[in-house]
Amino acid sequence: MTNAQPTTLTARLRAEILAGRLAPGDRLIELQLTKRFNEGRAALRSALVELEKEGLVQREANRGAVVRRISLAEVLQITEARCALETLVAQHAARRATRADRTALTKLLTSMRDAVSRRDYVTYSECNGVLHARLREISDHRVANELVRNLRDRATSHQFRLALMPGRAEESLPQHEAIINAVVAGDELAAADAMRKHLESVVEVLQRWADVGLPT
Amino acid sequence: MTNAQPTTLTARLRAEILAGRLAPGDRLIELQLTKRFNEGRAALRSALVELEKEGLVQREANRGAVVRRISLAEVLQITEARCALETLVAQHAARRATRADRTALTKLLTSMRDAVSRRDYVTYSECNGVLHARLREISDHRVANELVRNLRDRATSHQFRLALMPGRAEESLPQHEAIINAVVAGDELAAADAMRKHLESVVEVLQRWADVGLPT
DNA sequence: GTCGTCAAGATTGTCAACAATCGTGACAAC
DNA sequence: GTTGTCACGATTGTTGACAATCTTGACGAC
Repeated sequence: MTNAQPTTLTARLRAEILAGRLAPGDRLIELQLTKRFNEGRAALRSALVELEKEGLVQREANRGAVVRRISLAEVLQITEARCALETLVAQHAARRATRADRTALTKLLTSMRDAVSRRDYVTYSECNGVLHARLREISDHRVANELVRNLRDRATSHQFRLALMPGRAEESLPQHEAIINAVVAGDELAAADAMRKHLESVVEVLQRWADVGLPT
Repeated sequence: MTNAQPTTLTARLRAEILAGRLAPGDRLIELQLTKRFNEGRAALRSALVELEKEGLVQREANRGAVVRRISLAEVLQITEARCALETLVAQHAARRATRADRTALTKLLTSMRDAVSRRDYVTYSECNGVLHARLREISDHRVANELVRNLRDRATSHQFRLALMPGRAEESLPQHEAIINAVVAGDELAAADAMRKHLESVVEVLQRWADVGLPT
């Protein structure tokens, strides 16, 4: 909701996919996209290659590209990987947080508590996003951040549902509290543990869905 | 040492970089590579885009591509990320290992013990590679495996030194024992712990180098 | 009715030429 | 000596046309 228009073609195409305007399974025909974006075929080709590496697009030789369909099983793997990497991010954030970072985080925590007490789950979900983003910034771990960003993108199509699940906010709030407290305290191990537990609970939710046999 | 010639152009270019035949800092001029590989410029372009996403190549608009220079600091981050992901891999391997997998792993362990007792550190290092590869296979965790493969490639130029460091084999052997035992026992948490400890020790070695101020 | 063959259309893959851009060195002004 | 300007060479970026490939549907043989 706070996105200025991206600049590069790859970014624009990615945005279209993440926004669902290009849905999983849709064919990505170079000539069509050429018109849609007012760009040459070569540039488009490049963008498709990039997005294939990001896992958002699937290409087959001489058969063209489609927006990749991502199974729930894959979302589960993606979330597991994210869990592993964000744990690392949290650990580094705890190590590197400055005084200013700490106050900002505690402030964010009260915002989250307020939102939950008001049952305002939309802003709670937004704060959630801000928290994770903030931790990534603080951690200054470029390698992990890049990977997490990509994994996040890949799973977005299945992610939004979780935010507003009934009871989910009340369940995750204490987990977020634990993470923030640990980071503010500068306790690396505790931060890593808290983040791991938090994301493992997300994995569990997904796993339950997978077992029940929800959407493919 | 066991590589058949790769098929795709991207793979060939990657192989050249990993083998050091194209060294960090070398310029990758499209026309030159065109002749070297007998491929069109378009195909080459594609390959360069891919390798940029893999972090092996750096491209700047209108200025061309070079083989990326990777600092020790970045190798450290890469190894940390690998640690996080391989921990996940080990956990899954422990969950999924079949009877055949277990016997193969225990067999591999005795090979490693033998190699160390013979002070044959080259084959020990090879076994080490086989072990990690085998665990990836067993885990069947495509997302993590893909990421690990890429991280491994990125760090290769700095990795080889560690294998033959004096005393390193004797230090890592018990760690590998712990990993294999846990996987064979099917104990997920123990496997994860063992792998984490193992790779954290690698991180520590790198960190010591970084503090001492080794090559950039 | 089923299967194989073949032609047509759609789409990607490739190529060569041209345009745009950047770095470099020469040269002159001060 | 330093600095500014300019033209040139090297390299990437882009475009359009053509070749190669796959898909689809029709047609006919059995």
